[in-house]
Amino acid sequence: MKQALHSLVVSGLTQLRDAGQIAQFDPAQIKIELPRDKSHGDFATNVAMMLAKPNGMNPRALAEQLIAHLPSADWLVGAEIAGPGFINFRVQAAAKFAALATILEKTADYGRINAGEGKLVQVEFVSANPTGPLHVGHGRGAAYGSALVSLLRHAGYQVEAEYYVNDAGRQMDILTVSVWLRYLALCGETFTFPSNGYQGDYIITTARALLSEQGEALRASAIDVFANVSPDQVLDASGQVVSGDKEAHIDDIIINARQLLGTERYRLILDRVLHDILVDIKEDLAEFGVHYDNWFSERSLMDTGIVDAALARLEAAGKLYEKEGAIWFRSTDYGDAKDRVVVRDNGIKTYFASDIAYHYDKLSRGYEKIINIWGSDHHGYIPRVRGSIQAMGEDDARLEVLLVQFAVLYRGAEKASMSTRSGQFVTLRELREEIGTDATRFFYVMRRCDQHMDFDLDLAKSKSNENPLYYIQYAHARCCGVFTQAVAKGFSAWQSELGLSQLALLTEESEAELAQKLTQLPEVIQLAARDHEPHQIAYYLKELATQLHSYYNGTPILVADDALRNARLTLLAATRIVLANGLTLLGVSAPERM
RNA sequence: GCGCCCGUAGCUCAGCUGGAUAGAGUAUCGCCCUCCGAAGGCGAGGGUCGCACGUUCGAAUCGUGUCGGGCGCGCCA
Repeated sequence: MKQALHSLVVSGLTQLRDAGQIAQFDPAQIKIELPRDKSHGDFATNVAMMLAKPNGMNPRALAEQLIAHLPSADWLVGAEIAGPGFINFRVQAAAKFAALATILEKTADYGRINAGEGKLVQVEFVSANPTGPLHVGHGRGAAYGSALVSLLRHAGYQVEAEYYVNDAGRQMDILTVSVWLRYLALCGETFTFPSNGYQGDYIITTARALLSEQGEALRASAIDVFANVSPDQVLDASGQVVSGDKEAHIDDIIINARQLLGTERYRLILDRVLHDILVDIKEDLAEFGVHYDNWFSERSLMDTGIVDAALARLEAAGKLYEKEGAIWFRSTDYGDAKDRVVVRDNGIKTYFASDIAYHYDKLSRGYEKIINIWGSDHHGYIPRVRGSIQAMGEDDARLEVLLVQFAVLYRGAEKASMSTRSGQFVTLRELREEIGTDATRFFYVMRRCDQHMDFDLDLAKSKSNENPLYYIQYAHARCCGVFTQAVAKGFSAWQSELGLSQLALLTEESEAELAQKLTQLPEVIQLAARDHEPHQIAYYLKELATQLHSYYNGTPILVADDALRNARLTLLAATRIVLANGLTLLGVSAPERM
């Protein structure tokens, strides 16, 4: 409908242009919008005001000319000038119901569009370090990322969802040592657990598994483990460091662990804990309705030499140099605040080196666009990554980085801690189990991702009617309920053909509005996909649910008249489809009963 | 100090890339179940869009400054 109007306006303007009344114009700039005020008609455009100035014309006069040259269409009932130069359009009532047949026919596919034209896009999201279970902070990225993936798929893109597994580096060593120390404690060794070790129960679980599988084959004496280890930090009551250094402390333990265990046994522990955590993360995400096409290992980048290849490209471009024993990337050439180390003075490559290689690899895989969804705390990281892409001779416009702001958690009025190290964080699993997957996903995706967000756990947990999700799901359940009610009341089951043939009986204003709202889904999906904003879907569903509830409350559906009853049921059937499609898109269920 | 994000109703948030009288939920206050699900509907009150300039026919939206909040500025990942 909107597109039809758009082409009418374009052809009207084209005539004016050919008659020499106005200059050339860009059809893409012409917008047909929905007036806020119903008295302004069904659609409106502001082209007359847009084009008035460049053509030296009065907006209202231009509008008048345009209306005079508008091709006629049987569904267009009127076009009037209003205000400073808006043109308001009125559309025939029957035209508003035209989409119902399409909706019923396409069902789950209604809303799918081809804006993406099958272009290959990759979305990387969550990618939390495999050092422990996902916490609620990751939940937002997971909900947002997977909603974006399905949104883009509905919009006609071919999308691959990827999780980058940081299974290399010092954190893996700390993880390994943490497990080993717990294992040693289970063997009967006595010592103080390092303050910088991972303290969660999952560490002990893996340690216990190792003990039962390996017996004491991995045992060493605490005296050897802590030999020549620099002292751990000591804190005073206010949390200030009195003495010691927790980083140096654990690094020394790592050195001893490698020596005492040897490469093979050390690797055995590392692989074991990594495996356990990844299994947990995958299961957690799957239960959250989040699915990936690829799990990409950082370690594999090193093993296959991609890191070296990427660094060689930077070297060839003359963007690497040596200073103070380390090798630096000249990222300041690309707007970064300072140059960055890629190889430390101890010869170990930094995380950034892996990441350069990772992006290099992703770009070489042929995606039209790669989208990274990062926590907002990583924003300072963007310039150096873009810089590395440019330095390697690639187009950094192919990379898009979307930042997800943190959700600040509250329990009532109190902030909830999210620290992974403290062992007191709220896990995503805990959140899901308490408030359910549907509510969790909907709450996260309801807000723009670049917006700070307050997540009140108590509120989300309470199954009160304050939860907007229930409002939408209830609308869907209501739509479903009427059909079983119809039969229970002794009416014949819904006949879609009869209903579709009798849509002219739907003369209520709320019926026309509801039908028109249904036709907006494809457009909402297109805009939401273009802007990467799933929350637009949530808002649309909310509005649709409002209209449904209002209609349902004020108009009896199950009337005795077969024709009218079936027409109304047809409208509800279409509404049910649209609600279900929207909810599915967000990863939320559409229950038939609640 | 520098950089990024953000200040819209008591609270939580939208505002379709500059348009008509700034919206929704919640909270508060009135109504509506002999009727298809009241997890619902109808109505009322509530705003100097942080503040100040500027850009133009027109600004919550764009620019500059300023105040306030969040985050980032490692040879960590």
